[in-house]
Amino acid sequence: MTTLCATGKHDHHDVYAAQCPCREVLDLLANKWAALAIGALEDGPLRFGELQRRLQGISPKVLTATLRRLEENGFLHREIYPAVPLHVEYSLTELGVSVSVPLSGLRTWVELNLDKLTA
Amino acid sequence: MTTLCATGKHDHHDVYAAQCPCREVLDLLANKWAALAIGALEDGPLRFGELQRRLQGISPKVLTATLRRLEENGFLHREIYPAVPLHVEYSLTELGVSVSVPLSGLRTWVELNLDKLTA
DNA sequence: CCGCATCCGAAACGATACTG
DNA sequence: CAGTATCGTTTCGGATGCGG
Repeated sequence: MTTLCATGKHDHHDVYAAQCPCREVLDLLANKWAALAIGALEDGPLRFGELQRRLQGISPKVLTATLRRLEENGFLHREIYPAVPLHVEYSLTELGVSVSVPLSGLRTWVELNLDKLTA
Repeated sequence: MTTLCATGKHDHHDVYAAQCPCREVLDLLANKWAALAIGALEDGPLRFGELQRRLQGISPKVLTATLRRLEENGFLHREIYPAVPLHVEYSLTELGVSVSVPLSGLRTWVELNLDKLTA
């Protein structure tokens, strides 16, 4: 098994390899707030405040950090409209739309199977 | 929209509701180590040490905590064989097999799309 | 060989108040 | 409106040592 993909020389990546960049990406996406944020943007662009209302319980600080990391990794786009009052819109990139599929699968699994859990 | 499912009176759950038990479950599953552990058990039961070798970089403490939470929530089963030396096997429950599907989707997405990431 | 206990530092989280 | 700054709390994670 060629699981060494740290140098980027292999085109076969492995999330189980500690040095693989996959890990960072998995860590970014396999995260409560990231999964919810991407899902919230599936139906179209949203503003900061709208996102905060949908992701009930998130603080502005954590929401900012979540959105920044997703933007830095190319999953969403941040568009600023310099009007008064200020207007900022977040939307999924092509990559974000792509990853929203498996994330949506996880979210819906939870909603559909919650009743089967004992705890 | 009836998003109040804290009392368990509704059969329609919503991961976006802060008070919904969904949140805890999503938090448990949308997690790097949980996703990797469940994936590692897809092909059959594994012992603690085998899991630790596959989930490269995980410490025994964190692995123990991960496995325990997954067990408490009914995603995997812990079988103890009181032999010498001690033998403990972890395996997916029916629920674990069920959730391994969307989790597998996320893992493979990362491996297949890593090359498209800028950072 | 399995896995729990403890300690400790680092990071994440959450609430609140405040600025461009 | 869209964040940032600050602070206190909580959790995460690695290292180590012990017990079954």
